[in-house]
Amino acid sequence: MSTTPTTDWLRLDQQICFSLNAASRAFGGVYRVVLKDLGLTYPQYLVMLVLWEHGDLPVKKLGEHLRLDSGTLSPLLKRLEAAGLVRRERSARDERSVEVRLTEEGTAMRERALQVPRRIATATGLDVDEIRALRARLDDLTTALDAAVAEEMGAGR
Amino acid sequence: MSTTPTTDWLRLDQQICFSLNAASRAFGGVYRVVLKDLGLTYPQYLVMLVLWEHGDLPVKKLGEHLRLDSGTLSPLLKRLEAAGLVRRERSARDERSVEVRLTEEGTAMRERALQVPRRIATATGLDVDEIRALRARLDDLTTALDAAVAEEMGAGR
DNA sequence: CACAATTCGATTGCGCACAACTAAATAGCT
DNA sequence: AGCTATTTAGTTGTGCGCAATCGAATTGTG
Repeated sequence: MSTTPTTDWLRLDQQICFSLNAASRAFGGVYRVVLKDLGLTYPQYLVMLVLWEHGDLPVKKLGEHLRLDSGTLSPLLKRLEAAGLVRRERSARDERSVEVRLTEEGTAMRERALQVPRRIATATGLDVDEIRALRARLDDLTTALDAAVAEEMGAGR
Repeated sequence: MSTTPTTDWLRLDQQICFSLNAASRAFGGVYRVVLKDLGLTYPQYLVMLVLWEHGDLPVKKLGEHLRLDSGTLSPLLKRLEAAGLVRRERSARDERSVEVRLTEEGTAMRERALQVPRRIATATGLDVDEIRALRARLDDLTTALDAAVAEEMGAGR
């Protein structure tokens, strides 16, 4: 099927990474439109989802749920605080920790956010089972990629 | 299967977008390790791939291949130029256009880049057919998402 | 108790992505 | 020719993602 294997490899490579990247950015575009009413960006929306589901959390726990570190979360949370959706309070029993708490306004926003998932799901053009299947594949891929990075780190190269 | 449909929707929604986002960032981590030897970031690597495949191109064409605009490409290309991999020259017959040309060094880098795709493919833990299938799903998803954004823009939600 | 190691968050710096705008050149129309 | 609209890069500003570093607090150990 190929007379120039090196070129084929380069092109195949591009297609995997590029497709994923493109899909991710296309999703970003949809969320940008859908979340405009709420005044949230997509990562901010993810933070709100976690808080709505799990209640108040320290920054560390929030980061574990979202796979994000403080370098990303600190400024993001300040913007959410400036928007009046969240308060940040140092924990009393561990002064290193900062508790992120929903304000009344932040809690109230959940009602308005309930319409978001349907609109996103519609935009994907996929049904529930297809979404589930795709999600499973992507999670497996993420696991494999993370493991590969961990190996490279440990084994040098 | 669910007694609280709204909550289920929120969680399903989170899982789709989040899984995609996580996979994209996990890919970034792998590329960061693999491209370290070449001194390229992942988007810079994509630009080099396009140039290796299509030869010299104006910024506009480059952006069409990569779905990126000048706001992203201009500084990126300046960094590639500073690294000596690329030259930017205003077109003689259309002064608005800037041709991006590979330098000898940039052309030579292709040889070293040939090892990258194999290492990435290995990291995914997928075989060629699985990669192809996943790519097709992601491309379909991107198409659907782009169409949805276009509709929202046109129909005003 | 004293000291070292760890944890947690914030900050800084760099690069990407995108929107909005500017400037320059070209194309098209009258 | 003259005027307008379009095309093409570039610039600015905002926000995310990540690495590296710092300071403060806590924990572990002798």
